[in-house]
This record gives sequence, structure tokens and C-alpha cells, in this order.
Amino acid sequence: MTEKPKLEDVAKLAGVSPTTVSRVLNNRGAISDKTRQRVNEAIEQLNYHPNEIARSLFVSKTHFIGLIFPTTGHPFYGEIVFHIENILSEKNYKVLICNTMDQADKETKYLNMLLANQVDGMIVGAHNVGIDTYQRAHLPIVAIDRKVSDTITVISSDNYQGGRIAAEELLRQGRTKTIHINSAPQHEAPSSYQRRKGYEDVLAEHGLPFKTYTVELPFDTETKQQMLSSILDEHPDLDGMFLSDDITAAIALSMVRNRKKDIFIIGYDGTETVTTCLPELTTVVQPIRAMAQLAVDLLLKEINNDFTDIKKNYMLPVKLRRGEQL
Amino acid sequence: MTEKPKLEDVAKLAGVSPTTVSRVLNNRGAISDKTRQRVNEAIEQLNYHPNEIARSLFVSKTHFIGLIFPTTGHPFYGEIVFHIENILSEKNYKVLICNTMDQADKETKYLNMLLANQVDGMIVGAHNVGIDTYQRAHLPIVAIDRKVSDTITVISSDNYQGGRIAAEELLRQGRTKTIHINSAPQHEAPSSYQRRKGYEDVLAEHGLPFKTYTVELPFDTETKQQMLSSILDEHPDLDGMFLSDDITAAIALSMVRNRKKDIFIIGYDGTETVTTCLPELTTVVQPIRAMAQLAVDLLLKEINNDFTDIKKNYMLPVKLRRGEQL
DNA sequence: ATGAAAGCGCTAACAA
DNA sequence: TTGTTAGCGCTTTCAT
Repeated sequence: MTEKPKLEDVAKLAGVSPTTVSRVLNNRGAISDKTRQRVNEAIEQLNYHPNEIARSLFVSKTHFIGLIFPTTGHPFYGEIVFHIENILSEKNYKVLICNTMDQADKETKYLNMLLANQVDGMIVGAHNVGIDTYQRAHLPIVAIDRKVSDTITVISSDNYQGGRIAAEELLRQGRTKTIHINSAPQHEAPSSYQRRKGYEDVLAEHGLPFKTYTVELPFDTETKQQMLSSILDEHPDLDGMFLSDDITAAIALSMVRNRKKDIFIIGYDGTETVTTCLPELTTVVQPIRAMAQLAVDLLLKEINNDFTDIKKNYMLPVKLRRGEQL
Repeated sequence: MTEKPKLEDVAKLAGVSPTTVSRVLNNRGAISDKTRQRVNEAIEQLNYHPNEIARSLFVSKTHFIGLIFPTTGHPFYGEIVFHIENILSEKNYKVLICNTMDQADKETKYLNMLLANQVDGMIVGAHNVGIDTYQRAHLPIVAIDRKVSDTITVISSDNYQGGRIAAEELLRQGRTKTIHINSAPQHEAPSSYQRRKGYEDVLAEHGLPFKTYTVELPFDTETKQQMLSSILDEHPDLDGMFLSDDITAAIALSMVRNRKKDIFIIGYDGTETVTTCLPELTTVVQPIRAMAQLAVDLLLKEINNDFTDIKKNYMLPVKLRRGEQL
């Protein structure tokens, strides 16, 4: 027997019907100890492993969850994907991972792929397709950090507070000529808007000037460098910057050091990786693990048709992490 | 019709048999333009999407690939997972992601889960279960950076050269009292051994002293800090360190800066993230994208039963990236 | 406590 | 060119 054994083979070897084997496997119905034992022996002997795909087809539940994110190569997404998968696997769900690289066509393709593979639900952290595209899925979906929708649950960190906290810290550091660089994904990510609003509100309240650059941030470092470089050229008297994520902040930090400028930099995200690599960076920390936990909790509630206490919009608190002095 | 439409529904609406619909979907056999059109209209009208799970069951091929790695939260793994998924999705394969967190029991559980879900193959970058555990799977498997095996293809970067390159750079920087900290995963990862050997050989060739610490590196920063701290205490005259990965190197770098020591640090991996965050770090760069590409190429060859030109062991070249001056 | 039969949604012989 | 039939590996009524 070199072929993969199936349930029927086990049944034959144990001298029982397939039904009985199935019952043993799933602990259902009443089975005599004798038969249970014989079945288990046969399973052992054949090194039998049930085919989950066949099972999924029958019960029309796969226990697959689709994750759509820009790229696990970015620390924020790499970490949140890790936490989500980790929490889901505890609950016996399996994760299909999709990296859209911010390309709308990929996102659409992935969405269809996940539907075709009968995922029980999805968690989406990518931003290039209108959220209405997802509504058509008629599936439990939780989104992270995107436009609020009537039908899809959205989780985000408190971006407005994040913007305020950053601006307040710049003031506390005595910086008065600051700018904010704001990466706006194609489809109106509310996170960017809220962060910007928070930052601008604080400065306005203090009667200070501010300038916000809204740019489409590419993933590659070089383009970011050029962009930051020309912004620095335009503002020779700049003394503070609030960047939309830590990686961009890291680039700005090196650049400012190279130019020997005294510009105070604040980032956003506060991932483990960046915190470890750049302990001197001040940043607004998102509660990544809590966001992952909440996303999973809400998704599983929806999957189990428990819609009690499910709001459409969740906001988790952020906090400032001050960089360590060098 | 609020239920998900199936192939049969399409057939009925189009007034043809299920077979015909299947043929249209898969572009197989000869179909008249008229029927093809009618079928396509019915598909459109019902917003029908084929059930891949049912299809998988029938053809006993899922196009699922399992990825077993320590954690996508670590930049090296996050990036390699990204590349692997990216390349695989181009070939219409789907990726199930598993984060073992270096726990053997999780790794075993994931392995069984992947087998139960009928993956067509696996790429493994985790290190806590003996490789023989995988042999039993009787499945195409490619391993990254682990013990060479007779039966499983292993890809690694040239760790011995990596060790040599690092040691040579330390010498070039005029460092003569150096140590190497070597994170040895539980089950004899050859990568650690080879890097160490390369480092030690070079120093021995120059008649220089060296010291290698082989420690089980935990994931958390604090424990690493404590460990590094006591090593630094033991060696007040140290002037060079070669760390087994960039994150640990980053921690060492901050620590050395805090202590105002002149210790030259060399890391290992050269991920985009760390390169961006710490451009001043000198490191041995692994060809991450090339490793991902090769892993996928070999895996798909094995899946397609093409074993020509498949060796059991592949080594890709590393290079030194010198940190930028601050 | 156990088994026979039907079927989850799809595809591939084999016929016509 | 199209349809009929059987079956991928499993589970679940419904009998007994």
C-alpha cells in the first residue's frame, strides 16, 4: 500500500463500515470500546490522516482565513500578520496569506482567489480597491485601518490622537517649524487624514505654522530619499518632522544626520523591529498585538453568526514612545 | 436565489449539462460559440464562482503550498516569505503560512495540518524538529538553511564564506580582539556552524585569538540585551564583534554606543528593513530574493516530477555591505 | 452500537 | 458538439 490510505481502507482493515471510522475520528455517536480500539489500531497501522479537503467540501466550512496585506516584508504588516496567524492557529484556523504590494489588480485577484477557495472569512489591511468590492463577497470580513464602512467592521488605532500626540511632542521639544509627511494610499485611507488632522489641529491651536505633504509613498527607499531630500531643500529652517511610518522616519533620520541638521523626527507604528534597530527614534506606537487580537475576535464572532455587541468601527489607543538618548 | 450558485445552477439556467459548463470553465474540448456564450451569460447573471475546494478534491491537487517559518515578524523571514508568496502567486499557487516561533510542538502540529490539507509541497525555514519528521511526508519539500539531508533539498547562503568575509572585514578595520556570537537553534543548524567555522578559520590563519559564544538566542530583546551586556562586561578590551543576525547586531550596536566603546560590529542578513533603519551597520548580505526564487523553482520542479538537475544542496553567494559613515 | 445510501461541487471517461 | 454516469474522500440522515 504505497498510496495514501483513505477512510475506506481503515474501515476494511478494522472490519467495520466507513461510518464507524468517521464516528471514531469525530468522537460522535456511541461506539463500543472494542471497535474504537480496533479502528484506532488500523489508523495507526496505516498511518492514516484524514483528508481535510474532502471534509471541508462536505461540511462547507474550510476553516481557512484569508489575509490581504501590502507585504509581510514591512515590519508593521509582518508583525500584525504574525500575531493574527498565531491567534488564529490557536483556534484551529488556517491562514492564506496574500501580499498585494499596493497593486489594485493583485488585490482583486487575491479576493477572487480567496472566495474560490471558500475561506470562512478575511482580514484586510490593504487599501487599493474600494471597500464595496469586498461587500459583494457576502462573507465575514474585518478591515484594518481603512475607510469606515456600513457593512464591514473596521479596526484602527486612534489616528487623530496619534497626530495630536506627535504634534504635542514636537512642541514640547521646542520645535516650531515643522512639517508632516503623509502617505496617502490611493483610496482615501482615513488613517492618513486623521493623523494629519490631529497634527494640524494642535499646531493651529498654538497659532503655529505647519505644512503637510501628502505624497504617494512608494515602497523603495531610493525614491523616498529623493522625495525627502527635495523637501529638506525647500525648508532649510525646518526643525521638526512627523512622518507617517517608522521606515520613512528612519530614512529621514539618516538624512538629517548626514546633513548635520537639528531636526526632531517623529515616526509612526512602533514595531518591535524598528524599536530594536532605532531605540533613539521617537514614535507613535500602535497597539499591534491588540489590533490583531480584536480583529480575530470580531471575525470569529461574525463567522459564528454572533453579531451581539459588534460595532462597525473600533479605535484602539496609541501612545508615544520617546526615543532613548544617545 | 440567495444561496451560492453552483455549477449545476449555471447549467440549468443555460439549458445545458453540467459537463458543458465545466468545459467552458476549463476551456477543454470543443464547444460551439453559441453554447459558450449562453453559459458565460448564465455565469455572469448568477455571479457564479467555481468552488476550488471541490475541484481540488477531484483532481487531488490543491495548488496549496505550506510555508513553515519562525515568524514573519522578523525582517529576514518576513521578507523571504513575502518573496516566496509573491513568486508562487504568479504561478497560481496559494500559500498557507505557519509561524512556529521556534517551538517544536507547533512545528509538528503545523506539519500535520498542512498534510491534512493536502498541500502540494512545502518550504521550510524553521528548525526545531528533526528533518526526518519531514521525510515521512512523502511530499516535495524544500528547506532553507538547515541540516543537509539525503532526501530533502536544502538551500542556504554560503555561510562559511559569510563567516570568512566578516572576519576579514574585522581585520581590515584593524580589530584584533573580537568575538562571534552564534545563535544555534536546537537542532544543529549548519548555518551557525559554518559561519563560525569561517570566522574562526580566518582568525586562526592570522594567528589571532578569537572567542565564539554559542547561545540559544531568544526572540525577545531584553534577554538578548542582558546576554550581550554580560559578554561585554567579560571582555572590557573587546574591539570587534560578529553577530549572527542583524537584529542582534542592532542591539549590540546601541549597547556599544551607550557604553561609548569603540567596538566594530558586523551583522548578518542584510534585509531591506534593517539596511534602511541602520545604514551605518556593516553586514553580510544574504541574497534573500534569489533564495526565494530558487526555493520556488526547485519546489515546482519536484511537484511536476521533474527531477533533472536537482541537487540536494544549494549554496548561494553572500556579500559584504559596508555601513555608511555617519 | 453499527451500517447502507446519498451527496458536498466538481470533472473525466465514455457514449451518442 | 454535447450529455450520462461515476466518483474524488468524507459525513450524515435514516435504518436496523
